Amino acid sequence: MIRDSLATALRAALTEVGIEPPAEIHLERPSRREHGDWSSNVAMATAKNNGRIPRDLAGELVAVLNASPPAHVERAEIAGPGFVNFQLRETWLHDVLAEVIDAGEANYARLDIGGGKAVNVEFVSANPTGPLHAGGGRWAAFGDALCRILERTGHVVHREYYLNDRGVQMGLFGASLAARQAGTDMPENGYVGEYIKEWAAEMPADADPAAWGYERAKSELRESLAGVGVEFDTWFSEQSLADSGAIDATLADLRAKGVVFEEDGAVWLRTTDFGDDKDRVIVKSDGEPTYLLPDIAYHRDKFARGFDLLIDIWGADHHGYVSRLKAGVQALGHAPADLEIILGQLVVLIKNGEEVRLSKRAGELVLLEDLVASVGADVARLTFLLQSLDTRQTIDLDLITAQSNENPVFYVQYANARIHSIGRKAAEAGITRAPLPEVDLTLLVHERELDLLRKLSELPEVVAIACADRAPHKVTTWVRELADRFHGFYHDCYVIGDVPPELTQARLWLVESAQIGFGIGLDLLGVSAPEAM
RNA sequence: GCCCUCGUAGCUCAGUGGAUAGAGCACCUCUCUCCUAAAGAGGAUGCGUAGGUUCGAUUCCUACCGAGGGCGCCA
Repeated sequence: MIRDSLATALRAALTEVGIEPPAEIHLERPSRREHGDWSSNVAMATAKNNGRIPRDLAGELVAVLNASPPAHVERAEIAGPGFVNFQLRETWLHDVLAEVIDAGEANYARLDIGGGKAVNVEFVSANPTGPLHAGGGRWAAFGDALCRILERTGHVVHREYYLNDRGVQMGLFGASLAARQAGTDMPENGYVGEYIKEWAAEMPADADPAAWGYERAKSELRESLAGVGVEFDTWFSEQSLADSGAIDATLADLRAKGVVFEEDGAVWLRTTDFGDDKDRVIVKSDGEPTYLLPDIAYHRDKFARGFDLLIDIWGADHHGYVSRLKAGVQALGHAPADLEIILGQLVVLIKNGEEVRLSKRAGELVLLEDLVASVGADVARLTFLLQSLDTRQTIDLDLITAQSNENPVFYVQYANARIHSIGRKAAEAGITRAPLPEVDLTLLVHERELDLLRKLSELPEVVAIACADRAPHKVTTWVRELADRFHGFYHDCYVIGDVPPELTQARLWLVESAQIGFGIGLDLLGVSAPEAM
């Protein structure tokens, strides 16, 4: 790869001018073309500690580099306060094209960051007491995209959904169904959503309301998640922890570790030993466990199933819970880094110009399946993946419906459709692609062609960063940029038609490489790549 | 009061410590006898405030201002 060869050349040059090369040679792509194709700040970064002046050092480096330029390098230049900029020949991009084609959709930008590490990703995990509301789509889209990114970067991923199927909420849910069916008074804090009426009407008279409702909710959840293309490997029942004795065993483990004490008739976990700001009750004075104990037992179970890393994706409303769960897991002897909790800001839904409250227990509910029904799975998913999980996402349901044809997903899909259109035209004209080695890629010198290749060359780095930052939206941004480059190319550079046959051949391969790029990018996001629109 | 996230263009948002901060939408112009005009080209405005670290800060740190969320022997 070009980046490695430039770094190697810079190391050698540094050594030659008497400076110990740093462990990391920083190379970046300047935002402005006149600053070269690649740029390094090594001169500025190392000058001070070596008693040199940045610009002078850069000058020395440039002289060394230009004396015997690395592959593809036209020349090195000094710029600004001491950047070393590399102007490359177009051949480096032709190499990128060949690399993309050789690796193909299966292997281009496939990285081995994870080294086969087994990762359990738990997400959504909405209570099985009703359908999934539209805001929950954010966790579904994010979680699944993150899983796809982890898979592409060498992790073995397990998708898991945790069902809180025991305790107060389930009882309340069952009682609400029963009351609605019998026409009696709702329990205090009962579930009053519209779906309760519908489900109560469906429920057989002899059914156990809680048990029936649980199954009903579970299949509802499964269906609406499948509707956005998300499927889980495991639906884990909290009740099963109680049934198997795992909760008691976890308590015994914690006792054995000496991190438990009793006070005021309750059992406490000394989470302050692990960075929490106060200790937490795990068994109430009435003998019932708090929410925390089964949760620790659940994570204990996940570790026991052999995962190297657990990732939980939670809404920011659970922020206060992070330190106590992490403490609980550490109390069992796991390293802090073995449990990663990703917090995301909640989605705000706007309907008729007003914020819709997202509560199953309150009246109005906007369902994920309704959102998907009105805009489609692709628009829904990409919309959720447009921005960082750290920012609050506002979705105006009237706007997203009315303007779904302005959604960026169509911009990207249209580019992909145009690729297929070119393929169809080529087939009609009886043009077939010659084998790559027989094609002269050096004919690709148009700025639009080169821009497209530059963007493609970024994909491996984008995937690596998206993985490291747990940030699928970086892939979204890249795919949109790729679409931008492709539309520009499509507009200015005809593939079929009034162009020399050799150029048609080179461009057909360029188009193929773009298709590989879209294929990878959209697959990572879980968005479909239609052949026609 | 304490903790977390955010504050970038009129709006919605990108922006791995780099050079002149970018997209989309909206607004105004152009461009289809030729691979899909769901496209392309051109046009204005911006890093909440004040300090600090750094050769260099939208990015890191501190304080303040503003928005959202969280601080139970609830789940």
